[in-house]
Amino acid sequence: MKIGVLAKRADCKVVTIRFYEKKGLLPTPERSSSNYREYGEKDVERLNFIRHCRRHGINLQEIEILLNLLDSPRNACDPVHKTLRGHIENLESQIEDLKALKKSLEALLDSCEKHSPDRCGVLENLLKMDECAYCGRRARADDGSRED
Amino acid sequence: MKIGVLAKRADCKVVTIRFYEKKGLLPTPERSSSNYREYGEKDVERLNFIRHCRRHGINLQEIEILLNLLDSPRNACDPVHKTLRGHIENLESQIEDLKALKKSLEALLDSCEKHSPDRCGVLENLLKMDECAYCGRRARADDGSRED
DNA sequence: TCAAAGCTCTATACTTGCTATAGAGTCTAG
DNA sequence: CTAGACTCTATAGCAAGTATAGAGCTTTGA
Repeated sequence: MKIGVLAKRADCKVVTIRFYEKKGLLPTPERSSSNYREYGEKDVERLNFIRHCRRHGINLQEIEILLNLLDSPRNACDPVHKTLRGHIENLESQIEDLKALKKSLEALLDSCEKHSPDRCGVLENLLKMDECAYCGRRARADDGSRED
Repeated sequence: MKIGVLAKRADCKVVTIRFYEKKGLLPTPERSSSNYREYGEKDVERLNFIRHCRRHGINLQEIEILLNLLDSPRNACDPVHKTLRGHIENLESQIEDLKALKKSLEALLDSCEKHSPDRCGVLENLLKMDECAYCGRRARADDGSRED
């Protein structure tokens, strides 16, 4: 099949396929007499794997590792599970952070309601970083060293 | 003050300051006789504003708009609040999405436990996109048109 | 049969929000 | 006086693609 068909079947853009090829995630395919890329079912599978991983927030570098595991004759569970568990932990902290962020933005909006109507308190408060619980949280989170 | 001092006071890298200047978010500063950038308290405030916004996930384009509002003599609440409310809504859907994603990854891990121990079921399942609730969710979310 | 529309090719540049590097000049402390 | 710290500009790089130009190939309908 040609690249456009593959793209449709894996719900992905044509340029993205070429991009993955250049990155080494997809093998360089056969070419037709007119120099068009020719793909088979294996490619659909592999591309679906990549897209599936991407949708789950796994980055290309890790996908490459997973693909290598997939390619190896006897694929071990351990490294795969470790990767996934790492992602889950990541997600947990991302969720917590977004919740805190949301809270902070809501507080920011609230703070304005208490202000005069024609002078936006939100802007005022955005000038004062030191009073922001969220920024404090972030500062504590990466606790410490700042250099240039 | 020189750029390094400003960087420390706004908890930001020197290169980032120059980057913001080039982007037009910070005014082009005075220069010393040796061509060093010279900053004042106003710049600390402005840079803190930018950093504060960035930490809250507001992008540079929107920060520019907010800065313009801040610069205008009588800053209106409406556009600022609208921007912020938009961000909060965004965050809500991001949080929901991450939660679903987490669930999906956990299910993926679980699915393997039920498999044989030396053949990783996670990889198998990553090949089969069509069975994935999370991918289905995403497909429904952007409901429809796919072109190239 | 032929032309237009649609697909494919390569190569390059752009996106966001920075970060890193090279190679130069300047400033400060011992 | 010199070593180290700071600053300057300009350019290139990161993720993960997206967009564009300009060319060639193929399919479809009149």
